[in-house]
Amino acid sequence: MSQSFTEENYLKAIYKLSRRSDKGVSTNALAERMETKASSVTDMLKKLAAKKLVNYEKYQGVTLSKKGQQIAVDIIRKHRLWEVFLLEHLGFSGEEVHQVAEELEHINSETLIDRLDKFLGYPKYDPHGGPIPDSKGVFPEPKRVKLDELEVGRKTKVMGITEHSDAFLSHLKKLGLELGTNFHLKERFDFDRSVEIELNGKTVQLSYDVAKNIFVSHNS
Amino acid sequence: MSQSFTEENYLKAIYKLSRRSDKGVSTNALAERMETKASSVTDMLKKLAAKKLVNYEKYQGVTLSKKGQQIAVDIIRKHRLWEVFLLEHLGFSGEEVHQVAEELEHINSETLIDRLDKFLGYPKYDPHGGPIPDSKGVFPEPKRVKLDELEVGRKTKVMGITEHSDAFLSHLKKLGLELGTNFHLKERFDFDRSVEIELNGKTVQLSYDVAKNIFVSHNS
DNA sequence: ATCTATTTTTAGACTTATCTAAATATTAGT
DNA sequence: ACTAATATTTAGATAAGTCTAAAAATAGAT
Repeated sequence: MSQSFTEENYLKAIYKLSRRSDKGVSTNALAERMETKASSVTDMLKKLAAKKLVNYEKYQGVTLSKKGQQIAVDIIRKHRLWEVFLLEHLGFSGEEVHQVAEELEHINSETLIDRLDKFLGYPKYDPHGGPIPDSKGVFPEPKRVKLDELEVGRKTKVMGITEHSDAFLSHLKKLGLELGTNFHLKERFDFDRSVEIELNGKTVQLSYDVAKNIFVSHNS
Repeated sequence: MSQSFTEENYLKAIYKLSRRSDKGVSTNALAERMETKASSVTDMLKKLAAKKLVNYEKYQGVTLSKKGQQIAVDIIRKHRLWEVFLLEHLGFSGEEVHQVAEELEHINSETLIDRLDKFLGYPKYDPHGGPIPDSKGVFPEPKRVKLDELEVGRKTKVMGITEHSDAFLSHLKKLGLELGTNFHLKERFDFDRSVEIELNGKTVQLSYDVAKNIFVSHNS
């Protein structure tokens, strides 16, 4: 069975919205995410339910079926692999990436995506730190952690960020932090959860708001 | 203005069918190419005409407008650039390439395609010898060479002739060779410099006197 | 427990791209 | 030039995805 782009986008949206609340996803939440009307969502949910891609009961919200989840995860795999390609090989940066990957993720060829995966060296994380599931839909063990959770004393490395505003990016740049930058976590101050790190011999302070948006490696 | 995938495919089909007959393209030819019905084609032609992408008059066939041609050429650019990527970087071969490129060609991002072009080293021809137009829609000058100098094994095309006698012209006609005819150079016989070519499934012998008077494409 | 506000669904309509079947125009053969 | 064959267009229907407006269900406040 095959899905339209629209159906795939609904499945992906349901997947993402399900992550942070193990209740079913509400029609309105989905409508907002999809930038459409609640009535349109209801129509689509009926269609997806008929295809057994979601579990849907009137007024009760929706969850993904096994099949629906597989499809959603596969789209995420494609999206993230394309992001790696765009960022690491085509020199994309910032916002453009996401927009283009949104289109590329719907290209429908197992061969293509497996070869792309190989070309990229079987990456386990995208440049924003998002884990990339393998061709069977299995996510890698996360051996990354947000900087606000790392133990004091560790030597570590920037693996990704979870905030992509220009303001944040330029702030990081000024601090000397970018993807792959190695540094040492010296101290954490409990009263505001800010941290002190050392990179390239310089000591730098990072607020909690900065630290919580930085993924760092947690090697063993 | 923006086009749907379907509209883009129609424009591309009209472009391709226009290449081989400078009359307008017939509804039926288009229907066959698009694997659809003539009535559907008529509907679409009206739509494209309303958008000023084609010149269409009832029963008179269709041609591309300037705008329509730009779009068609841009799709061909994208298609061929993706083919280069798939073949040279992802290790694709043969038929799969075309199918996947058919999907990729509709991805809609100037930035993406310009960066891909750069990544690939601004190729002028795809791996099948198809010329790749630049970002302004300009095709590269086709390099020409006399058939007696072409390397054995090449797929090529008649680009011109240097002898214009009736005798020569009618000889070519009988052999099935005319301007634009595609063929494959199978073998060259050293003792008389004659060549063996294959066109439309037929194997044909050409003497050196014939071969030296035919310009063929040499898409390096 | 009831009434109100919110959420969700239904009903009916629109658009895009398609189809079949019937009508009309063009072309070719004599 | 006329008819037969072919090509093309029209008319009316269908399916996907969307919308607005109205009805129905659920949740919240007292």
